[in-house]
Amino acid sequence: MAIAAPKTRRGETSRAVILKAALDLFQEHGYEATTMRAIADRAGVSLGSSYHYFPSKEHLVLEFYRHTHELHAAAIAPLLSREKDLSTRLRGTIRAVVVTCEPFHAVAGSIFSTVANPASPLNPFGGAAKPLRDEVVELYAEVVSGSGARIPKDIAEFLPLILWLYQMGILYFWIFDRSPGRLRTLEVIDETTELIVRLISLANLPVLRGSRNRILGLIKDIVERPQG
Amino acid sequence: MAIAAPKTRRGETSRAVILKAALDLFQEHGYEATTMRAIADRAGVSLGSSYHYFPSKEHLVLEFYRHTHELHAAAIAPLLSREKDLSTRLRGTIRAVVVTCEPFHAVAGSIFSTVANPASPLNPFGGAAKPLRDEVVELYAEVVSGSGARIPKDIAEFLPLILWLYQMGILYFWIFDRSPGRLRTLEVIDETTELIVRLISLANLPVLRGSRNRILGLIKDIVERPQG
DNA sequence: CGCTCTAGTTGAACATGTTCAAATCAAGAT
DNA sequence: ATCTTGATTTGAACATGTTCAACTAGAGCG
Repeated sequence: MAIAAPKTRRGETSRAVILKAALDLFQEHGYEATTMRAIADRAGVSLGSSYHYFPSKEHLVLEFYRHTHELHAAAIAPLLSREKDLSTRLRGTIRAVVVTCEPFHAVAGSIFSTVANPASPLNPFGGAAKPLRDEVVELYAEVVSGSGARIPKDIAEFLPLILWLYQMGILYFWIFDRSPGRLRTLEVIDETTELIVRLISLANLPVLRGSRNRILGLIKDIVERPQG
Repeated sequence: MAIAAPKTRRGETSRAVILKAALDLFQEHGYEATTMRAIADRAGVSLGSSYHYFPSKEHLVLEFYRHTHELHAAAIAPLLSREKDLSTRLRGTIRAVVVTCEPFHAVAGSIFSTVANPASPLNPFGGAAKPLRDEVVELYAEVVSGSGARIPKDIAEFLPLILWLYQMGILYFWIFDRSPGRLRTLEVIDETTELIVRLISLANLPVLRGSRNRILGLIKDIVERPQG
């Protein structure tokens, strides 16, 4: 069950070559159309060997995620170090998500369902994918904290998590988007990022204080109690 | 590919007996643990016969949904005809969802992922499941319209769809809920339904007018353009 | 060199969703 | 009664994710 970490030079190359074959094939033919046998073939190893390093096909997707996450993080690094305006940082970050994922658009659909499955190791709410999720949330923490915006402390505490969730929503929309150049998704991103920043500033209004506290209390409760 | 509607008495009973076997087995052992062969066995027909009436295992789940939807609609009928307070109607309706689904809690997890899959016929955003989704949205339209609340027209137009989405969110939370008697979910329902009603009333504030229009415009755009 | 031990490798075997061509059935027409 | 036709039924065959017991490679050691 547990992922077998390679313990020799030979093992390392085997694992690497299997992973590369899988990533290439996922991109070429999509997740479902890529068979474990095809992966093993292209990697030049036997079917059994793939299972020695990756407990399941889903675990290979997990590495796929990590791969795109690293591309994404690298892509927005310049923006994050240069730009101070929260709205611009957020827009640039989310735009970069869909741009980075664009080569995998055809794959994304079949993958999303696996992610949503509570029983899957890919489920971000508490499987093998949790560490990666935490990294992404951390990235959004940086988007917020590196900006000049003064965010109330109670909001700032959960904002990164909410933005991660928001990103998932955008990705789900993007999966369905058939518009040329995926323009609709970009429009929705522009509109929603501005909206989010606006709502954050509105949250300071006295009339909204009550609802704000209730929403934050709810989130706090959901996040901090285990198993739910 | 298309669902073969039975054309004889004999065919009708076959279809019915297959469906009943499937529903029972899903409930007893969950979705994944139930094999098509087991369904055919219990129904007393051959494997091929099941595929004559249901193009895939997923299509059997679709019927499962319809089944619970009908239970749910029946369960809340008295409430909807008696109660006029929107908050109470909404709370009762959503509570009834999780109560109705409670016997299937163990199954629900494995099913949810299928629903989220854009390629699945179960995907409510435009597969075979769309008609059923429309029925559920219609039910929420009744929850709103039958209440004494005066909802602005622009909000009322999309509120049922939003409430359907909200119900999906609650169900996803419920799937993870391991608390005794699923009490946490009920708490979250009480809190969120009140919050929703409160936010609707707040939407009339002049300061929120701009954001309200933008949000509604966004929803309108997303809903009304095809493919996305 | 030969032994041992662990990591790595293999491919046959299994389970299960799905397909399909052939067989069977039932009812109406002749 | 026999034939025809379309619906229904069947089970073998296929594809593919996964498991596992046997086998190989190679390093460390005497």
